[in-house]
Amino acid sequence: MQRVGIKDLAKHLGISEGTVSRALNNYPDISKATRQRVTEAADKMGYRANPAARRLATGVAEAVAYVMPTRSSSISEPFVAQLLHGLTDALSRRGWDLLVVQSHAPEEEEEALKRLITSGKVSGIVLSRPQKVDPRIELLLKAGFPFIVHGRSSDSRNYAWYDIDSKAAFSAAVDHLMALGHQRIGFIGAPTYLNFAQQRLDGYKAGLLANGLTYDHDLVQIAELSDDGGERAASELLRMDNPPTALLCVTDLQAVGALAAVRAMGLLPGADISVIGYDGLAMGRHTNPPLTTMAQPQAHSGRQLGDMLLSIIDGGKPQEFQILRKAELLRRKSDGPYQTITTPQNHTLTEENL
Amino acid sequence: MQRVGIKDLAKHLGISEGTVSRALNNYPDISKATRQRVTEAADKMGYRANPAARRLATGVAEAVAYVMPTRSSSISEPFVAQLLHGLTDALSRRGWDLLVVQSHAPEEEEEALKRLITSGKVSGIVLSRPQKVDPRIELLLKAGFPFIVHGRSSDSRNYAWYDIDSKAAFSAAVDHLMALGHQRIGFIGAPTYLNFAQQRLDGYKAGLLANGLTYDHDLVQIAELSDDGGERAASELLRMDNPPTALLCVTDLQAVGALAAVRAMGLLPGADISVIGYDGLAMGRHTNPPLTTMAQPQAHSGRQLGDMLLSIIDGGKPQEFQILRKAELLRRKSDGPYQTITTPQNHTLTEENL
DNA sequence: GTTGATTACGAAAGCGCTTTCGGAATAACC
DNA sequence: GGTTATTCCGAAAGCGCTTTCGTAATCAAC
Repeated sequence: MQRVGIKDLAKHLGISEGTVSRALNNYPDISKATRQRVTEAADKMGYRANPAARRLATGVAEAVAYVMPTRSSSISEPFVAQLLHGLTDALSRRGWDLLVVQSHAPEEEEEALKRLITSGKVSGIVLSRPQKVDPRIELLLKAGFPFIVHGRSSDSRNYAWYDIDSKAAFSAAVDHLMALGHQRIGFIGAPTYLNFAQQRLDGYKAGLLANGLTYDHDLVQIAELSDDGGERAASELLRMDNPPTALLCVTDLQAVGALAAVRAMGLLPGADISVIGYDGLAMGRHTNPPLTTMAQPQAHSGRQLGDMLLSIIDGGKPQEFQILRKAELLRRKSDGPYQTITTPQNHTLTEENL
Repeated sequence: MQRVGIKDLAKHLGISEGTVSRALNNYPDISKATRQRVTEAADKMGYRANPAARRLATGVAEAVAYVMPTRSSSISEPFVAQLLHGLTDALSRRGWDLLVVQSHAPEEEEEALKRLITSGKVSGIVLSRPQKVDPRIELLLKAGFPFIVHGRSSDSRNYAWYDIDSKAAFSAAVDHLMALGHQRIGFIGAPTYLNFAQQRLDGYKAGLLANGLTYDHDLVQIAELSDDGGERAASELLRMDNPPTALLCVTDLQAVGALAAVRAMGLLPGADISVIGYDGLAMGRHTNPPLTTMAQPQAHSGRQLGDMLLSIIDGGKPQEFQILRKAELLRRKSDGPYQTITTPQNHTLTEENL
C-alpha cells in the first residue's frame, strides 16, 4: 500500500523526473524506447500520479460537479441514482471524478456556484432542473465555464443541454385523450418558473389548439411536485360544476396522487376519469390502477450528459451539444374512453354537501 | 471573478504569506490583532485557499467518497438521493466535498478501492450494502483507512456503521402476522451474501421460533431484488399445495411484485393473503392495496453517516460510532387477519391447470 | 569534417499553499 | 539592568507533479 511517486519511478529507471512525466503524458520529445520503458515500469510498480499535485501543476481539476436538484418532494428523486451511474460511467473512462453538490436556497445559489467555479475543484458542471430564466446558467455563460444542463431554460440557444421534448409529449397526450373522446381535459401543473412545467403547459395548450379546443384556465391547477400536491389539485378539479373527464399531470408523482383523489371520490380511474402522468416511473406499474404515462427514455441520459460535458471541456462548441429526445406514451390502465358519469359522481357530491 | 491568492492577501496586508496562512489556520503564535486583520481582509477580498495546493501541502483531501450500490434493480434506488442530501449536508458544514464513485464488478472492486485510498482524493469512505463477509471492509480495516458502512457485515465489532435492526423488524413482523392468526408465513428473500438479506431471514426465523413455529424451508424463496423477483417468488409460493397465507418480503420492491402476483391469482392482498414489505417506500401508499411495511427512519441517515465519518477522520474510535435504529411497522392495507380461502383459490388452480 | 538541423533528455522553476525553524522584539523576573 | 522567557512574525523548504528551456548527442547535408 506504499505510494509510489514519480520520484521513485525516476530513480528506479535511472532517468529524471521530468522525463518520466513527459513520457507518461505523451510528449513528442521522448524516444519510443524510453516511453515504453517508462510506461511499463509505471504500471508494473503501480504508479499513479498524485491528483492534487497534478491539479496544482496543470490547473485542471479532472473532475466535474453535479448540482443535485433541491431536496424536493416527499418521494425522493428516483432519477438521481440512475443519472449518477451514467455520469460516473462517462467520467471514469478518463479517470475523472464526480463531485455531488447540493443546490442551496435560491439566494445563495449563485454565490455557491461562483465559489465552485473559482475553487478550481471541477472543470465542468452539470446543472439540473433549470428555471425558465435561470440565473445560474447566465452566470456560467458569462464566466465562460464549461457546463451542461439536464433540461433547458426558455432561451436555450447558446449552451449545451439534454432534454426530453415534453411539449410534444403533452401535446400528444392531449391528442390521445381526445381520440378517446375526452373533451374536458384538466391539467395539473407545477410553478412555471420551472421551465419543464412551462414546457408541459405549453404542450397541453398546443394540443388543445391543434384539436380545435379552447384553453380554459379553470381546467388547470398549479400544484406542488408531490403526490399530495397532485391529490389536492385533482380533487379541486373534480369538484367543479363541470369537471374534466381526464387529468394530465406534469409528473408521475402528482399523477398517483390524482389517482388517489379520483378513487376517494368514488370514481374509477381509467374508466370514469382518465389520468395520465409523465416520467415513466417504474413504480407506475404498481399503482391502482397502473399508471398510463409519457415515458422518457432516460436510460442513458447520465452517460450522455457526461460525454457531452467532457467534449465541451475539451473545447467543443456548446451549441453543438444539444440533444432533444422524445417521450413515448406508455399505456397502462389509468386512461380509457370517455364515458358519462352518473351515480358515483352524484354520490360523491352529496357526501361533500353533508 | 479574479482569484485572490494568499500572495495577494499577504501583499495587501504587508505581511508574509506564512503569517497569513497561520492566521487563517488558527495557529497559536499569531497575535489576536493580526489574526483579526487577516480574517477580515480575507473575507472582504473573498479569499479562498486553492484546495489543490492545500491538499498537496497538508496531505488531507477534505473530501470523502460515497460508494454507490451497484447499478441494481429496474427501479433505481430511491434512497440514494436522500442519502446524498444528508451526506452533503454534513460535509458542507466543513466545506468538504463529496465524491461519488460506482462500485464495480466484484473482481475489480478491491482494486478500485485500493486505488481510491492511495490516490489521496478522499480522506474517508462511505460504503453501502455490505456483504456478509465483505472484502472491502477487511481491506479498509487493514489499511487503517477511515470509513463507515451503511449497514453491517456479519462481524461488525470493530468498525463504524449505521444500520437498521432489520432482524428485530422481521421478527416483529412475524409477531404481527401471527397475532392476526397467520400460521403459514412465507418469506421472500434475497441472496444471503448480502448481509441485510441474512439479517432479515434471521429475524424471520427468530420470529417463528419465538412463536413456537418451526422453520419450514419450503416457505422461503430467494429472489432477485426487484418487483419482478418478488412477483415470481410470490407466485411460486402461492402455487404450493399448502400455500402460505402471508408473505414477508425483504424489500418493498419485492413486496409490490408480490402484491401483483397475489392479484394475478385472483386473490385479494390484505384479505386473502397478507403481504408485508420492508423499507417504508413512500410509493407504498399508492400500490394496490397500499403496502404495509416495516418503515426505516432513514430521514437523517445520510447526515448521521457524514457526521460520524468526520468524527472518525478526526481521530475518533470507529467502534464508538455504531448506530442501530429500529424500524416501525407502518400498517397500510396489505395485511389483515387470517381467513380461509375457498373459491378464489380453487378458481385460480383450475386456471393454472388448463 | 564542418555546419546546421533534429532528437532526446536533464535541470530547474514553478503551481499555491503549509509548516518548521530561527530570531527580533517585547515582557517578566530578581 | 542584565538575564531568561515569551510573543510574534519572516524566511525558506517542501508537497509531487508539470513544463519550459537549454544543451549534449546524434543525424543529415555538402
